[in-house]
Amino acid sequence: MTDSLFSTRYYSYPKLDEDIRDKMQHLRQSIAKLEANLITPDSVDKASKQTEGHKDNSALENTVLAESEVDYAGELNPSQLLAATTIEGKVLVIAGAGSGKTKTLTYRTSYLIESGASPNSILLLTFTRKAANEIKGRVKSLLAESLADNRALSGLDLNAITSGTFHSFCNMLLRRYSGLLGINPKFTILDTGDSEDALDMICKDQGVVRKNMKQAFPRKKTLQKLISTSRNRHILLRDLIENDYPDIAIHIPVIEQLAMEYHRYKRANHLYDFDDIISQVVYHLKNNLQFRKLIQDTYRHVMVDEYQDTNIPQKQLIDYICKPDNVSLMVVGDDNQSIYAFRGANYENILLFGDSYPEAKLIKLEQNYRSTPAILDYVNALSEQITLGYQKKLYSSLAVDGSKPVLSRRSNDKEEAKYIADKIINLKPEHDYNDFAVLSRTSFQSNEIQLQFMQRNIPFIVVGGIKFIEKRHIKDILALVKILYNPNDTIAWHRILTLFSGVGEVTATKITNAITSRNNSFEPLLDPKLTKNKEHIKELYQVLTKAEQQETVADILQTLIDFYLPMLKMLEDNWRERSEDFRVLINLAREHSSLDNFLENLALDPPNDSVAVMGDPEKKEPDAVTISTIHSAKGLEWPVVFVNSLVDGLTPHHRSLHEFEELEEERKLFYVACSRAKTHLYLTAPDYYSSFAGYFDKVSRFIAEVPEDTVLVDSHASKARAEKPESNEPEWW
DNA sequence: TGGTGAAAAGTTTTT
DNA sequence: CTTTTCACCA
Repeated sequence: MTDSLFSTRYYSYPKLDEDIRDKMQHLRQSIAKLEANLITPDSVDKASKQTEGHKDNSALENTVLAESEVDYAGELNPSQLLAATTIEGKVLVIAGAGSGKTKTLTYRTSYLIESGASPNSILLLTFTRKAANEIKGRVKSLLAESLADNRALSGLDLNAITSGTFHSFCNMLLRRYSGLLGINPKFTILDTGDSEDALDMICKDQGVVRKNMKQAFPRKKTLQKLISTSRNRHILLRDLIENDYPDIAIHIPVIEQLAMEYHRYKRANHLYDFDDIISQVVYHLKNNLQFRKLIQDTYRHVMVDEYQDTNIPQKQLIDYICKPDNVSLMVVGDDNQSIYAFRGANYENILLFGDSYPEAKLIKLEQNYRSTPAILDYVNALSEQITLGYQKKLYSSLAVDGSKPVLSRRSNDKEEAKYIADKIINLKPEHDYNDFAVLSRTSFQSNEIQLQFMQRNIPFIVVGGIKFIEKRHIKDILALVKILYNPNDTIAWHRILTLFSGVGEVTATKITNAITSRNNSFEPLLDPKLTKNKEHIKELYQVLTKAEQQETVADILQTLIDFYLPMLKMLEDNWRERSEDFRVLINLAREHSSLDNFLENLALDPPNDSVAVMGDPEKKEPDAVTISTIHSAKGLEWPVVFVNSLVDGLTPHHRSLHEFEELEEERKLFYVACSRAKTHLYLTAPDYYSSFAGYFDKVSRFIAEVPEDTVLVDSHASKARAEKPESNEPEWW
């Protein structure tokens, strides 16, 4: 039994073909090159003692600014201090899980400013607005005293630091420099769904006829994904399709044509999908010398967070800005935590940093402030199974080892859920509910957990699920707003017009064509020939005209909602429940002064309102167990972490079993999950799991790969099968 | 245009 | 097995 649990001989591993081998070889060389440029607190010390002959203080401590109110050397560990005070050239910082990455970026920003960098020359790029705001906020409070006391610094406006997501930064550039770039600043943003709709429309426009095709033509979702992946990973559509979708290879010319049309369509109508926002800036940086120069002159100190998750256009953006030698660049990331390749992230970026910047330095943050040594041992053991990467080993300065991760096999997913619920109830006396998290490979895997928690009155919040702005009624209202803001937004027009009964694809197209050719006047809505005399469409005209005259964003929204509500009543029987969301929308609108602002923020920083709360709804931050996917847990930590569904086929996911790189990403995903835990880590696996996708009954290979003595196997697990009924209440209650 | 039924697809999702 | 998407027809 134990023998089979910790042996990998029962698993089949994907073969490494020639291409991958070559690629890995190349990556290894690049890694080795940069490893040679590793700088450590010690190496810096020695070097400076030889050349300058400092006496007692370490060289690092001497770099600390004399006048500063901030105690850099006191508050950072030596490696962090080295990273914070290395402000010239190009640097890659490998920041292991829980190594104080955000803190380091904060202190480096502060150090830059105290060293004389102007706030508006600093550019900080992240993937979430939350991270961007946190760093900026922490810099502000860190420098508050210095700003007040130090004459050289007084009067500096720290708000001038550009700190944001890739998308918000590029969006800002496109609007601010629209004149220089020759584009319309009043563009609207297509989210993924909008972009699918656009492609669908273009298919029809182009006369793509799906019937009578020998080989099925890809659906709109697939098309969108193909085009997006092709752009984000810089793989020609042809190659992408031949490799990953060989079945549709005969349609390659048509798909290429569609991609071209889609691009033209967006440019003509001032529409930008998420990929455009970045790629178009890259395009302008490449082709518009004046723009490039301006940007390079503006941003002299660039920092990038989560570099392992950047895609190719994002890398290009960084490279264009940082090309001049006098622009400093620090990218921070952890190659062990690249888990977004499926979204177009290119994990090679971080491994090839030494290739892009041969002079670059490497700094490693390996001291972990999160987990106990016992958990770190496990996490390090997992790390060793990851094939490619920079050498690293996390260590803790904690004296007590703590408890080893516990692995428990239960008969099925329901028993897993019971086990987890039992453990939480047992541990509750020493913990708040906030201290617990349950992480799963897919959101679906938490269903049983939620049921168990409900039965036992364990409060929980679920992270993820349907997003607020993806709900139908919210998208409808936003489409109305988009029409007002950018009447060229044909996608929004279509969405609204086809809501009317009797209006379909054909009529909608006629109307939008008429509107576009009449210079975006709403008049065609009144044309009886086009509208077949539908009263509702006339009302739409009136409501749009009325909304245009409203003063505030909230008033505009209210006008549109009043118009839409009767339609919603016809469309959805839970309209009452749904209309609650409009209050949220109005409240959001109140925080924005203009439509630009409102639409932009909603698209690029969607409210995380998808959270389902169980427990006390009055409290702002309820004390509740977090239930989350592993992906959404990245960057977070909890004292007690449960990871469930650890059978091969679920974790790793069965669809990733056959490709080396995909399996590798799954392995990193498990690494991310386990490295969230501070003091207790519980791993659970069902004896078997079966679904349409197959029958899975082996424990995850990621567990089997690791030395047996790093985990504790909960032995009375499998005996306690689901036999005794826990009460005599009927199950259907 | 909109209803019907057959046929695919079916993870993860910071924007 | 369940949900979404598409083609067909009245």
